[in-house]
Amino acid sequence: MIYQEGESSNLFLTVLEGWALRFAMTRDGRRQVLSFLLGGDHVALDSLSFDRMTFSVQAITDCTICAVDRTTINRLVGSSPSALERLEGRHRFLGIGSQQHIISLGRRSAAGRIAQLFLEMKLRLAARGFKDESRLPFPIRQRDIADAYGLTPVHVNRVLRSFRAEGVAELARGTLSIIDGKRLSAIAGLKELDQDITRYGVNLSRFEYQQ
Amino acid sequence: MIYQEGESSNLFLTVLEGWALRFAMTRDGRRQVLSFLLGGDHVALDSLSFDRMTFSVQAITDCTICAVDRTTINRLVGSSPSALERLEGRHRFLGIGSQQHIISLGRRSAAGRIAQLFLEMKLRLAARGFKDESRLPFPIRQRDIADAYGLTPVHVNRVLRSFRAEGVAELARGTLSIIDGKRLSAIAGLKELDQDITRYGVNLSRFEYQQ
DNA sequence: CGGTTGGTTGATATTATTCAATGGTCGTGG
DNA sequence: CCACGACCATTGAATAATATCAACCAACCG
Repeated sequence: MIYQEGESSNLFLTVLEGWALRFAMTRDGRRQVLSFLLGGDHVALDSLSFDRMTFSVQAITDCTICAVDRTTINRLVGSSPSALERLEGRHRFLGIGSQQHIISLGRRSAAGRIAQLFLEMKLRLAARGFKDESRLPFPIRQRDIADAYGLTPVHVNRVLRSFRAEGVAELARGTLSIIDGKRLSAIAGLKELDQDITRYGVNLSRFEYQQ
Repeated sequence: MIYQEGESSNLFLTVLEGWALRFAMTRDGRRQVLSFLLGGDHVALDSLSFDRMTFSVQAITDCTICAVDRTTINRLVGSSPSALERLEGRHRFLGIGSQQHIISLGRRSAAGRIAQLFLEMKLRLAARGFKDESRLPFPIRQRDIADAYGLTPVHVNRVLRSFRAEGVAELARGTLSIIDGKRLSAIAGLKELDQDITRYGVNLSRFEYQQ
């Protein structure tokens, strides 16, 4: 557990290596995964101005986390207009991510949501150097996918089985193979524009990571 | 139609009066409502740094909109640290709004989603001076609710009918009556913390509006 | 080994959708 | 003033999507 909802902290966190997820709990104890975090992703921009978040963060695999005091970052942002510009860009990127998540939850079928997740991850992983679509690292459990997309682990399993049976994609023992990207894209029902924007956001993220 | 997805614009828009909604279209022509906008709400912070948004904005009732050139706002933010602070606060507020929306879509039943919408609107309207819970202005159509919460207009209608039959809330001819707020809250299944945060965000919004 | 965690499967129940039709309200033009 | 069309809201019956419950399996780890 990297951060607990409501906990006070002055640290600005960034995942350097490994996989993590951001989530919230409902009163009745169910979990809603808000986003998945990969190497280079900031845990939360909120922490630049606030010391308590409204969500928790948990590691999926072993992680190395970079923690910087938030005043240090704020000094940088306050003094450099280009840093402010980049910060705004980052906010926008996160906003687009939530927007895609809302569209998935609101208007896509279970299969469409999982297809969209695979395609998003393909892009994010490609930006991190994993180009081979038939062997992508994917340590996210079926339970996590279910909690991210408002489904049951059982139903996620059935969709994955159907992907396997139809020769669309295969997820097993922590590695994802995208077999028929075109079909996957059709199942997700993405507009071209969305694809571009996602890629743009990913590249932006990568850019800041390298600095 | 106030703004169309992809359109180029240098204006920073704020709703002064009336109701509007932010939405995206899927490739197959369905609509996902991303949020509802009331008087005092900014249409998008994105427009401070980018001239093309990834969503459209449409009026629900007649609206009066405040449009400011974005360079004007940016000069203000760049020159005043407190303005930057407020901008961050606003970003956070929007983020919490999306987060609640994701939780609704992912983990609440149809009745829970609509109950949550009613409670959220109760707070936002109270911050704007509408204190009488039995007579809240509510021009949002059943179709809009359906598109916001991933439901069918038909199903929204059935949930509303059940609310009416159970004496929980009544929505008719553009006015909402909250009859049993406690029951409504139980149906929504809100954590106390979430209530506080929503209220905080609303007050923040109101604060900036008055300036 | 044995325990734990995550994945798989089948039968059944619930929730929400789809399709199709009816009714109500409001503005508008004849 | 009436008739018409447009746009919502409402309702019923049939169907599809997803959840629930209850097992069982397989891999991994100490």
